[in-house]
Amino acid sequence: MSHEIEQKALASYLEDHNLKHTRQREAILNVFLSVKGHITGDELQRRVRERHPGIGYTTIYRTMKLLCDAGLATPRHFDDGVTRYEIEHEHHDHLLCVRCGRIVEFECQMIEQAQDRIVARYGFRLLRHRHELYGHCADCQRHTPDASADASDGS
Amino acid sequence: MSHEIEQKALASYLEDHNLKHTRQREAILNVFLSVKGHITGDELQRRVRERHPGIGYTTIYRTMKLLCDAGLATPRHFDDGVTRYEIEHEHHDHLLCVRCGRIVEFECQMIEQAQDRIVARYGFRLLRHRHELYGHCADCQRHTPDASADASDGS
DNA sequence: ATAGATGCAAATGTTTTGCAGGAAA
DNA sequence: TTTCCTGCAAAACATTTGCATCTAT
Repeated sequence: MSHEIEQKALASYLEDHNLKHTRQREAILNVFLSVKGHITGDELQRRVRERHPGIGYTTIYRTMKLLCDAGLATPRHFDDGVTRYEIEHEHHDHLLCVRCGRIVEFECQMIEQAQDRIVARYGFRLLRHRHELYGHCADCQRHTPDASADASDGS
Repeated sequence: MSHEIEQKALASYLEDHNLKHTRQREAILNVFLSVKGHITGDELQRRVRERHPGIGYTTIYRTMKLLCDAGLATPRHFDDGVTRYEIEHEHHDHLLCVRCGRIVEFECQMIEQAQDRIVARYGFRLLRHRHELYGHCADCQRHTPDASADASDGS
């Protein structure tokens, strides 16, 4: 488990910033690290509450902001307007199934290069980008191969 | 002005769907069509009110949904959580300046092809995508070449 | 002891909905 | 005159903030 590394990273971040090590922060970090994919503030608080009732949204959100600042988490904003947090790791983009919610990460050097050319063409300096592909995953195509209308989010 | 075309498209859409042609809808469509780029519901209502006081957010939002359904407008969700509407036209993606808010449209066949390959690799069926590049435009680099920290909130 | 953290309630900002009155067909 | 629209107020949501209280250090 490389979770220990992250635990330590948080500890030193807290120390460096004169922040306190609390029961709540530890609980939230543990749940967050145990999640492999992406998790919303809402679901995070539900899971944290299983073992630590009483921890409210406020603390969840404040702590996640802390983890993001510490470089341990990255916030992601997909098409549904809910912030999801993922463990910070190498740059990548996402492929999302609009039926089951599955999220797959991908990375493509060719696209990155194409982006650089586009940015250069318009004289921009690129800071970040977001690239999301929305569709139906293989499983969902199998289960209901004939899609009628996906209510999710137009376009 | 090809606006006439759009006026007619709306008229026949309304007719086909048993919807009524009202003063408000006309006013909103006119302002919307007069905007070249992307506009938020908020700004749209401010502009509509200049000539038609009394029109509220409710009608703006309801009408924009109508225009989207009619295929005349497309809703866009960028990084700041505010819906922007643009006149529906050929597929394209966006390059956004996080300092001044400028929005440039781009289109890249090579990226589209790369996307298709990625989607195929994971067995997905692609429905739509969003690809946004955030950075500083040439003008903003010139005015304040040394960027310190740009809050993610680039309205 | 004291800076910093917590949790509740209330506020935020954007978009939507319930409802009663108003206008197009 | 019936059906569809409108505007207001209030609700919905996800997230944030004010504030009094509590707790690591």
